[in-house]
Amino acid sequence: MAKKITHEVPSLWEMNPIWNVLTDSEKEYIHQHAQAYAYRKNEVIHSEGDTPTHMMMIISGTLRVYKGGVGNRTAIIRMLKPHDLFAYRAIIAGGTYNTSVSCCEPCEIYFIEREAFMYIIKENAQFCYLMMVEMAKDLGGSDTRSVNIGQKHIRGRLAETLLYLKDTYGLDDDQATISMYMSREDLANLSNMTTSNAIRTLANFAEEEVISIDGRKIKILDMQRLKHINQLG
Amino acid sequence: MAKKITHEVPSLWEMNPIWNVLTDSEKEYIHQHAQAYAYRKNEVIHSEGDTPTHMMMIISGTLRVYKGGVGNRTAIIRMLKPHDLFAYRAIIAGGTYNTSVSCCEPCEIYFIEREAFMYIIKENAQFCYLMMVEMAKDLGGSDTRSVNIGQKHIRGRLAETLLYLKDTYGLDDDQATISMYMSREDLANLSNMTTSNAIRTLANFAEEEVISIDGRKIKILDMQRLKHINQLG
DNA sequence: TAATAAATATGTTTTACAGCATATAATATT
DNA sequence: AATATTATATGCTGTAAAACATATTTATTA
Repeated sequence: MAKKITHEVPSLWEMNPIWNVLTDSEKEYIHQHAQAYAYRKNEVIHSEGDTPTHMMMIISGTLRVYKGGVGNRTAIIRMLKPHDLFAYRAIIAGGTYNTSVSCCEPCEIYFIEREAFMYIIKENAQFCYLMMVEMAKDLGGSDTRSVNIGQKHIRGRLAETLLYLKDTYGLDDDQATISMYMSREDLANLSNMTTSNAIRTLANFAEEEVISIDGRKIKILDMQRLKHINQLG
Repeated sequence: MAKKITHEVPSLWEMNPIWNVLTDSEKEYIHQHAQAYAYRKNEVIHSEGDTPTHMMMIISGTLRVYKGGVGNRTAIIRMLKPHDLFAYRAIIAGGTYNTSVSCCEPCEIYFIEREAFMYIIKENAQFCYLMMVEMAKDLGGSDTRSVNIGQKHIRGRLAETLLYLKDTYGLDDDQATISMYMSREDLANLSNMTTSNAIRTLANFAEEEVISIDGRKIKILDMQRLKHINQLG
């Protein structure tokens, strides 16, 4: 299981500016009700159906937000990166989580107690507003995603995933390699296809010199064409 | 184009309780910056890419929220019913609408000026919170939807649409007929399939006596089995 | 009420992709 | 280092669903 982190960790507001709209006493209050935990690779932070007890912020590491689908399939809904907030939607909407979250690599996570979070939301209008903006952006992304998944063909879906990863995690120093090295299985689950087809299609892209592959490192060679494939297969 | 409604219309707070958290002077303020319009069947209220100038509330009628997809396809994201709020996500998130909205039937719509809405959001923490709850619910639904669209087969997707329509619009007095009579094309666009397949699959359901069909009226005969199809095809 | 258009219905063909099998390469474990 | 395990790669087969074609019925409009 996750281990409490006892050593010093950066404060919430040093990592994500959203906390800066809190007053000093609110900051102190949140700090009193927050605790950092360390997770190992592939550990599950929370599962679909769990009752939310904390909202969370990533100190370090990358996470997948996913849903178990039909049969043994897993659909990755979105990916998270350091300093992202998560696990708050279910708290706001009421009810249980309808997604699961697990670690792609060793992660450190801040747990903020549900009640403390709710107290601040209701107390600080500016914070409430900023959280709403977060959610509005997520909602826009989710709507777009459902259309893409339903209508695009395999090549378009995979191209979109690569562009999404580039936008989310950025590029390495070479300005071409996507700064996120995922397994083919994760790429498949993020693109709504089988692992075989993710491997095959990735190989095709490499053959066409749209990308080049070095193990899990994917370098974008022809951004123009990748965007074209994203839009028209 | 839409016509201004000059006759008396129910006030916002008579139609949706969310407005009741406003103070009297806030209510007065919103009222001063709201105007009702009448739309004809199939008229478009706003399109993908438009800059939002108003948030809106439905006085009467039903609407489809959709996105133009690949080729000539249209994906209906969700359906709206009287007293629903819409067109606020893009205002909150910033940027343009990423969905379009059109009328399934003649509709009356309240337009609330963008700036007035933003003023109230920032002024009234309780209202801000309730709007956030709305969005949190939408987001949960959208995430679930994208998984279903990607993984369920045709029968499961259509069954889900029928259950969604039942939950959204309720049943007629017979406690069986879905109180929303949509075209096969709309049903198809809501279920991510071609019109032909919506017609065919609907006919299959009727043959299996899960539903019965009378033109656009769909009566649920075997709820148990419909839910079963929804989950396992 | 006829003429036209749109919606519904159903059959046939084609194809994208899942499902499965098997091979090889890369990691992890003993 | 040897073995087991997991990830990657690629070929083959079957099938769900799109694409297309063409009736037929129901709405619209003249």
